[in-house]
Amino acid sequence: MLNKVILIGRLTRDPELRYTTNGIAVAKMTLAVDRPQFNKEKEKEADFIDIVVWQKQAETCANNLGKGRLIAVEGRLQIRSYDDSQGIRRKAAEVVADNIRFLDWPKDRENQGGSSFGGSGFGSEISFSGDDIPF
Amino acid sequence: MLNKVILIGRLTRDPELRYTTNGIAVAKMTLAVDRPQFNKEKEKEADFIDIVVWQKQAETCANNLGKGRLIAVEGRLQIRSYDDSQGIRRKAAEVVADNIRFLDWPKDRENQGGSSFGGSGFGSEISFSGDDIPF
Amino acid sequence: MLNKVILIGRLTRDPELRYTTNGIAVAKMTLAVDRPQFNKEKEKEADFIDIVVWQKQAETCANNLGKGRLIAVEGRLQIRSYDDSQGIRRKAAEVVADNIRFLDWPKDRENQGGSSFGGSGFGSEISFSGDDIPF
Amino acid sequence: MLNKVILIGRLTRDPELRYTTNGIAVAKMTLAVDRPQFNKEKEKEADFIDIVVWQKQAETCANNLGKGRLIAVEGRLQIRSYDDSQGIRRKAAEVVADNIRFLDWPKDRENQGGSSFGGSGFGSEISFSGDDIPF
DNA sequence: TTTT
DNA sequence: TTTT
Repeated sequence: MLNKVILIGRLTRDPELRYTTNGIAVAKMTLAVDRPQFNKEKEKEADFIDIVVWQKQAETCANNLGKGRLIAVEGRLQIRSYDDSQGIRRKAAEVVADNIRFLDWPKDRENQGGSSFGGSGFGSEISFSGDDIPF
Repeated sequence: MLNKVILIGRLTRDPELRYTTNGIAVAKMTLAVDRPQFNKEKEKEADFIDIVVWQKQAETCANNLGKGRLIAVEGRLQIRSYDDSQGIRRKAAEVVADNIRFLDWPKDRENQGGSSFGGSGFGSEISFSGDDIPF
Repeated sequence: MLNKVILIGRLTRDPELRYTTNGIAVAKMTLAVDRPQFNKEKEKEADFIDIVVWQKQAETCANNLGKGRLIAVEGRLQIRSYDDSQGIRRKAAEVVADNIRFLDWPKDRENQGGSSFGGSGFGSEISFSGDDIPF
Repeated sequence: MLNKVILIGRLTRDPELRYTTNGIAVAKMTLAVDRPQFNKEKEKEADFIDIVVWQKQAETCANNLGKGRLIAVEGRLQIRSYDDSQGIRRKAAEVVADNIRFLDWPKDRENQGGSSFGGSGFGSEISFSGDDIPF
């Protein structure tokens, strides 16, 4: 009914791009999201969350993102059941991304004048100008 | 870059449906969202939040919702500036809804077997089956 | 850094209440969240998402919720690794709830005058009156 | 009942710190959140959203943030009515922040090894270790 | 293993 | 101006 996830974190590895048998692009990434820290003595903890992106966004991510990059992800939490290669039944949790925002620059473009962001125009949303609402 | 609003509340009035000069449907509603209450002596407070919905969803809301109905809204916060009829510059804040879920039944269908929800299939999202991810 | 999950769905079973060795209440529930449906021929699908609630909220849920109830959950997605009873390494995904809202009445209180909601005052949030902001 | 806002954007000005008559710190900021752009010819548009932060976070923001900084804000949308200095009734919309994350470095600390983030440990949340859930 |  |  409503299933909304919003994450900000860093990629633990480069995106992995594949294609379905129908030729649809799909990328998988893992995001490290630091947990809020309460006692500073404890070692830093993070949740490592699998992200799945489809179509054009998958290719944009594969082409522009890499390990260590800071991103924001908006999507939905999906739980899948499957049997692994040893025949053991497993559950997989992943966030299927609707929207990804790039929140920093790649390392080698570092000194370009302040941190910034990328990623816009993803998706195929329809929009309306709020300026001529007839009320 | 990211602008996400999620609300659950009750309509303070029936939706108001209009059409732009281009024939696009747009509905306006006001949602009462109770604030968390901390001291019980204080009178109950709420935020009255204007909601704007476009296209097919506007008509679905106008046809199915009324004052007092409980809904969930997902959208983005939009701030507009305009001059009112007296020429005074004003700012309007409204949530432009991407998705609306109906969380209860209309009053006259009340005894139908437990509260439920309505509203599905809104929007024109594209989806993929997570079952054949090629990883 | 940011890890936010918002869900609306129905409980697939009664909440399961336990206590840690330190006497802290913790409840586990499973939420069925219907996926948006695109082709109506396909059988209805849902994600079955494990929810964990702590402390007073755990007891409130155990005392007031049951199988089939409609709730809204706000929390964070947590990924844990553990070895199961056969020594197989597994990952568990669960949403640790900060806030739970009851969106319908229990079945046996059904005809009380319109669907409604419950659940308020959970948590120990601190609030301020926005009415005397000194600007 | 549920009122959740999540924003990522840049400050249009330095935070403005004040104190209530009771000595409670409160900071006001304005966030520019770019709207998704659909036709590239149109000039870039943004929503300028007022943010209110209380207590320790207010001081942390005032001490560490400035115009142009990229932040993530989590909070609730609050609508207030008031009379302005000319006696005109106005409505104000602002996001009351629960949590603020700093997503880039200040300009003068720019070349420190890649964009990063700050802001952690805000608020007075209570947490539990998910590692000894008694299930 | 699953809710309406 | 306001919902339960």
